[in-house]
Amino acid sequence: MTEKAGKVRAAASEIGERRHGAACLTTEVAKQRRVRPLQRARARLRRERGWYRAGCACVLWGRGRFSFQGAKARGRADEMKMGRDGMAEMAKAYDPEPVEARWYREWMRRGLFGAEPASGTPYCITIPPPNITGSLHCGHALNNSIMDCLIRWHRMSGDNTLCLPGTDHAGIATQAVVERQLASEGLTRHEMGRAAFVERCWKWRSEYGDRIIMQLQRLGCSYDWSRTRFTLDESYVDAIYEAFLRWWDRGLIYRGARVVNWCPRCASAISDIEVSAEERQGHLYHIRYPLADGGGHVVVATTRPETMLGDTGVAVHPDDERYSRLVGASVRLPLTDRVIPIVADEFVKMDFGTGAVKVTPAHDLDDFEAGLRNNLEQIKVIGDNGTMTDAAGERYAGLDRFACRERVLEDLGAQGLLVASEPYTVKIPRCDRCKTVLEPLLSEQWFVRQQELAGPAIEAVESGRIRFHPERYARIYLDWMRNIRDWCISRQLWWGHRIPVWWTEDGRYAAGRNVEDAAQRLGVCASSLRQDEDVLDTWFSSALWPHATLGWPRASEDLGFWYPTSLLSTAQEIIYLWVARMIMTGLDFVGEIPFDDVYIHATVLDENGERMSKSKGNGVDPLDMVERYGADALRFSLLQQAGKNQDFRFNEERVRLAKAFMNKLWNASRFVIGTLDGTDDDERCRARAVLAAGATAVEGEPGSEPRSLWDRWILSRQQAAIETVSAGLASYDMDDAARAIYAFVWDEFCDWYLEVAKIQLRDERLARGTRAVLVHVLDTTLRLLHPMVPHITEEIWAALHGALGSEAGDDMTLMTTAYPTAIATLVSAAAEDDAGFLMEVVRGLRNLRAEFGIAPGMRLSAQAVPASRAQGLLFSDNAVAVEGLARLSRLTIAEVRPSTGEGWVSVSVAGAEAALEIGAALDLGKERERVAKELAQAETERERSAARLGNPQFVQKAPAHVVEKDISLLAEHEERIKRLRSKARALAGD
RNA sequence: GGGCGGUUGGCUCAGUGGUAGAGCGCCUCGUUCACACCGAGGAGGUCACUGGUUCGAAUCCAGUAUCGCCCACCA
Repeated sequence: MTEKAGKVRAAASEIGERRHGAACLTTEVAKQRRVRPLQRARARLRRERGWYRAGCACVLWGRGRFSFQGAKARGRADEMKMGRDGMAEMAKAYDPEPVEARWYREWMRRGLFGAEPASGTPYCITIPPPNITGSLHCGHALNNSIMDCLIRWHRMSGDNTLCLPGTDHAGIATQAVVERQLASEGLTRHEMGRAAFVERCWKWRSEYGDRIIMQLQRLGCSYDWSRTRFTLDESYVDAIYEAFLRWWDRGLIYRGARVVNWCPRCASAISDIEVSAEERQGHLYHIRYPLADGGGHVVVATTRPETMLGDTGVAVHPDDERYSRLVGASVRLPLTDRVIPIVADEFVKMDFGTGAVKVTPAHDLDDFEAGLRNNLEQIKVIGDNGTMTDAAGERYAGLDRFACRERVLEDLGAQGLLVASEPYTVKIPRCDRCKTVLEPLLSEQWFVRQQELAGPAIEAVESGRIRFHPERYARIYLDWMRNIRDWCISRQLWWGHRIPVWWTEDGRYAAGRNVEDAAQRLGVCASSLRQDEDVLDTWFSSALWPHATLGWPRASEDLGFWYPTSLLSTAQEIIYLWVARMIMTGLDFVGEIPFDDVYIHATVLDENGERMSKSKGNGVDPLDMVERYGADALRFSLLQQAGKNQDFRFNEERVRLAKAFMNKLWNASRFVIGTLDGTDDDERCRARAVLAAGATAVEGEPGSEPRSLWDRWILSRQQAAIETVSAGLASYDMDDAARAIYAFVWDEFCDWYLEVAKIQLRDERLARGTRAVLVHVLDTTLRLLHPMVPHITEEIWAALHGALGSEAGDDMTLMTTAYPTAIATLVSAAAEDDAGFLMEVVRGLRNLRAEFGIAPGMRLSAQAVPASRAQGLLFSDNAVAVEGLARLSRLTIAEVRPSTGEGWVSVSVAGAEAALEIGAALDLGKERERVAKELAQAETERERSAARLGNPQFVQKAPAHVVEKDISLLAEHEERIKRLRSKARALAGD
């Protein structure tokens, strides 16, 4: 026995129901043995203990024995087999694993993901390239479900569709993981040297770089893998150097000494937007700086006392009268031997702290700028590795910055210069990548001027050429763009694109395509040049993604055909880092926007509404979900939640439900396909013709069969579903689309039409027509669903073709057929109205049955509907009507006959009444109660309508249809109340 | 400090002016050939709060509370 089976047994034992199985027992037996409580207990355990989370299908069988069915074993046993006659033999329960693997291989084998830039309407997505360090996380799973859904939808809709995938070298991230790997071997990159380290990174890439690609394939993504790009590919590097040189030649790239965000662990500058601030409880220290002339002191406030060692001035506001006489004077900087000036500068806030600020130009951006304005010295007291430099003084040099803080506080305290320390909330900037506390640090970096590039990028969004979805993100983008600051593009890393600038020995430099080019520009010999040590920010390469992957700077056919691309779908956290920059580079280099639409998808949170992160360990591995529930179920559950929302909680339950939906679809299809068994060649041939012609075929079907009300109803409802789904996909409301198709399949097709079909199939006159409708509706449903859940739909579609003996089936795939469009002639308000009425009748009867506990064998007469509606609407004759009503309401009904009025148990339905003659079986007390309740409700509703209609304002101002509705409601209520009152009287008389 | 999003039945979420919805969970019932990963029925909500606009507000406006996200150089 496996460990899991043991768990099942142990848990079942705990709930005291060891002896009983559930699934194989009849309800009666189950009741006797109290199995229902077991089922509930099992469900509870499943929730509480997370059995299914462990990948365990927990099935308890009867006969006093337990057996465990692992997903794999079940899959093998149930895999679909094709019978000799080509009829599909579909397993009772859908098992995604073999199906998904088989179809993905098949699509690949047939080369269906590729595209050629030839003719047609172009549709293109270049996917956000995942990091080569990565493995699929929930954000990827969501985004790629969305993109693949849209890609497949456009492909089926006839667009010339390309989805171009790729991966990102991810400078800092990859370097960090490789360094970690080295550390575990007791090595550092410095010991290895640059060349060997880069070699090692390439090795990492070849081992792990494509892992995420395989994971995307597991998800079912239909991307053109033959065009897969990597940001360090040779041709991609060409694009990067081309971009760099063009900007260089226009003077947009410059070198400068600035205070930048420095990550001591990465030993590199990082850009402002790669900083994440974290609030912490800290202190605000008040420190006394004695005046140099000995006549008093100034008190400054700071949260970072260790930086005082690098102070080169104290600033006060020019209007601050408290200090005006001190401006121009000097203070003696404690713990050092320096005398520094007091200056006036408007950046000081008079009402904060003491109104006097210590100025540390080398370690604070504000202070840096204030320092420039006031000619203050820049003294770097914290080094690149986060320890104090020699400039900090002998007593502090070499100390870690945090240790130094403690020592400075001690020393100040000892000298009586620490005036106060109050609790204070401080913002601690951390490195997005490694979470190390950042150090603002003066250093020489390369920058790109942004002002000039931002203008057109702002215009493109303002003018609506690029549209954000949801729209609110356009403003966020614009606000940032309008206040854009120069972009620090250099990183002190080894893994990445080395900056194409070469230096002479005497400190001159120039950019070039290569060293010779640079040498020529500098007019020196190439051998004397040294290339800049820094690499480019990873986002520099990503910024070129849409056009560079399509072949830029070459004027490639791909670029000509698919650029501008159609859509960028990404996470909101990289609007600035990536989206904004792609827009700038696209406009600047290609002269055209990079994409028409930007869709910002929701952030996936954990079950408690918190962000998923590795450090918190609350991440959900999408591949686990794929293994347990299938890729289709995962995709569908994510799409159900992919609308215009900012975030949503990941809920495994929803994946399970999506899997149940897959199973429902599977079994409904199994039924439909089963009905084709025994049909003649002529009928199959016609059904095949319908499928081959696609969605438009039904109406033109030659010599079409008689259509029942229900046939017309389901066809009409399907058109509505098609409309909603298409509209949802078109407006990036995937949630609406998913909901609509879910409701159509489950609530309408399965719950009603299939049940009706069972009856119609027994009527010779309706059987053929019913089968045609079943096949058509199923086929259309599969097409409609395919973009969301490609594998299962493809599998069922193949089975459908197999059942129809389609010879063409071998070469055809669902993914290459046409997407359904709504057919106006199939829409029938009358059918929807009539069917809606009958559904209400049936629901009423079911309700009676449940309320009164009518036993299945009890013979009843039903007088259901007005003759006008019953005849030819419900079913073609009385015998079928009896069966239909009986079956749909799950009652044994002997006959259906016209109403005679009194003495019946009634179901009130809008505009009519259905009734059951139950006679002695009826508990009159219960019925009295029920009628009274219904009467009370009807009266309340009547009052509500009456009150509205009694209000002249309402009648005058509300739209006509609203008033009319109330008028007809009122009449209905009156009628109903009359009936109920007479019934109540009759019951009271008994 | 600024901006944005959320707050709807026990849970997860739909619902942008006309009598509150779904799924799960809960309660009752169900052995027939699509499906127990199922079917039928039921209970359960004064839509965070306050005010306003309107004949009518979950929905629009203003404010409050609360949770979350993004941005920001108050040491």
